[in-house]
Amino acid sequence: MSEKITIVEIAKLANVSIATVSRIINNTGKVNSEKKKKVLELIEEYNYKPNMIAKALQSSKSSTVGFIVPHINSPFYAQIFYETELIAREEGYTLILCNSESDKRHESSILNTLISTNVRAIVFMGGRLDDMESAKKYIQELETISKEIPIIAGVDVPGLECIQIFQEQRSSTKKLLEHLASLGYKDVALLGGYFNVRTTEKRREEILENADDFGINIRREIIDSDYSVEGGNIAMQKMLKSNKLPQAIICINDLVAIGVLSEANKNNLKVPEDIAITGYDNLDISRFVYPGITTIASNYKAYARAIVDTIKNIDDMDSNTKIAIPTDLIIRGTTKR
Amino acid sequence: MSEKITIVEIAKLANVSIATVSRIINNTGKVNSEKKKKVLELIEEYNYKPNMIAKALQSSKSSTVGFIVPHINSPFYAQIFYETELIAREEGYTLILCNSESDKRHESSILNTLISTNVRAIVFMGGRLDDMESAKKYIQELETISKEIPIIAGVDVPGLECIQIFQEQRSSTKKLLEHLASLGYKDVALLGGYFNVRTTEKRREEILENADDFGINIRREIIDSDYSVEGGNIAMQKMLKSNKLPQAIICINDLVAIGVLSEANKNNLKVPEDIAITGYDNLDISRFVYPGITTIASNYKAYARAIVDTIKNIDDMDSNTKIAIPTDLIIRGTTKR
DNA sequence: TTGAAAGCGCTACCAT
DNA sequence: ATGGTAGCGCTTTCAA
Repeated sequence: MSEKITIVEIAKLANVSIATVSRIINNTGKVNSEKKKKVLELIEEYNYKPNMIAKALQSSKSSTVGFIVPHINSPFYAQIFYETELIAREEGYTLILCNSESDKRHESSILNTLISTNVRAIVFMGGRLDDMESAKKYIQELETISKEIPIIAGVDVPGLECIQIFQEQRSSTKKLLEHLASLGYKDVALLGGYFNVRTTEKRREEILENADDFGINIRREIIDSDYSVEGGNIAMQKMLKSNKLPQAIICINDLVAIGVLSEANKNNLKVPEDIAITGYDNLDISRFVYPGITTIASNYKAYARAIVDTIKNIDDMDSNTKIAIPTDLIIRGTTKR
Repeated sequence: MSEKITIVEIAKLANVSIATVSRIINNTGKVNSEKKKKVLELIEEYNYKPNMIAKALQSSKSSTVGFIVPHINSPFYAQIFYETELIAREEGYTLILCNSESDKRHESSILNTLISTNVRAIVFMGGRLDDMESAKKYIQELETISKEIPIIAGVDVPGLECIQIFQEQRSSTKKLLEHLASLGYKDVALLGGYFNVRTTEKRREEILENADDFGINIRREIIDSDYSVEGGNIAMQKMLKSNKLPQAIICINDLVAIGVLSEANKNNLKVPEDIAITGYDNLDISRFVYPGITTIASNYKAYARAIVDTIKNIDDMDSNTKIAIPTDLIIRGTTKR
């Protein structure tokens, strides 16, 4: 290990004070341009890099942000994180990524770690936040933490006082229903997702509230599942046992839709002729399976942008701020050839 | 923001010295059990958490590790990171995840940031490391950095002096060839991946070197592609234009295999009857598409374990250590009903 | 315009 | 067994 060079050495070599070097590095205060030039050269020559740890300690303000997702191997979260990291880094932030497993023990261990690490903010996606049965106690816990460290929630949780960034899907839902109706799909089933998951219930509500307007009948029985391809497989197997297949299935997300699609393939059902399928999220892969998945698309870049902008201005923001990111309907082969 | 409590306050409240509190927290040195009890109570009561930033500054040894992948929205990397993060956190490490985009500018900005953040080590997956055309200059750069911060490379790069953890695929490759041969697939094509990518070339070599032993003819023309489902779509379209389809296609990874599969579906080819398909990686999704993808499976948990163990012992490890993680052949519907 | 020096919260060495 | 304190690398008053 070669010795790391510090601001002290640079100052010494340049025959100036540490304070001056600091001013030059951070562009704060006037400095003689001769000295400035000299110092900058030295910094270049010795490849000096300010120690962010020391900086963070002294200013008690780090540029590190905690990012908590249920599991990063879920493509939806991977995509959000991907976009967020790129923008965040551009803005000088560094992201610590943690998998909560939607589990209380994991979560509190993560929270402790992040607090200890003095992160600038914590972005909190899904998991227990999304669980409607999470006790009030949980919300209080979060609010307590958010007194110390700003929390950005990726879910719309009524009653939680912290900044919330989530997706607006109502208008896309209407477009989807209109689209289905226009193709004559009037007998529609909902499939996938757990009960008591906020975002899931919200999607179901939005569909239920608007279906009538388009003359669509939503089947009362909802087959639930987890949010994976396998979940889609299994749920579809159940559905296939029912007396009469619906004309179309609105799946809780694209992974489930893919599971339903492959199960349909396996059973020699033609999509969309025998049955139409839709999803949510617009994952990368959804364009490339055959047929492509019709979906309510997340705007990942906009979402990421909103997160990073929020982090930048976090100290000046009202802790009740809610930001809704618009979505789009994308039509592909699972509904229309 | 409530004021953060520090070791000083705890010491004061307990009527002991800071040093004593420190000893209690870190279990270093003997302490009167009365005092210990008192301090522990105070810590509990005030919810005190040691400031890792200060700790890191003073010991110049943080428990934060940099993790660089080309893009985390690629399921392979997402899976590796996922497993690694879980184990790492258990061992007290915190992971900063960065997307290099396989791009030089991104990479050096990341490296600078990570160095500034005083990370304990840097785990480096894919990207330019995997590029055989990366100049020697690049390797030197990395070696320079690894003098300051230990680097763990996720690729076998001959000539690079740093710890390397990668997959051993030769034996699985033989099993795959044996499997294909046993089903009578003797006319086999290779599809997907770029030239000059180390891991890709290695896979191809391993296949080429062993095919004869099983009486398999590997077609000379390799259709290359990127590593995505879309890449598989496009490559398969090209292949469909050739005079005669092979009996089986070995794809460079599962995503490409899925792309090939969906393109086959689109063209009413039956898999595996009309054409067999295999991949690498064993992604989650590969089990659940229909038919399931026969694949050379990564052992993600073992890989993650190796990474974390390496981080733990990094100071005592020979910088030339190479660790090969075994793989397995998993047979599914794309080769055999 | 510049520099000296006081911390930021913690660990570890040296005394006692 | 315990406490005092130097110092990790940096920013930021306060004086000059």
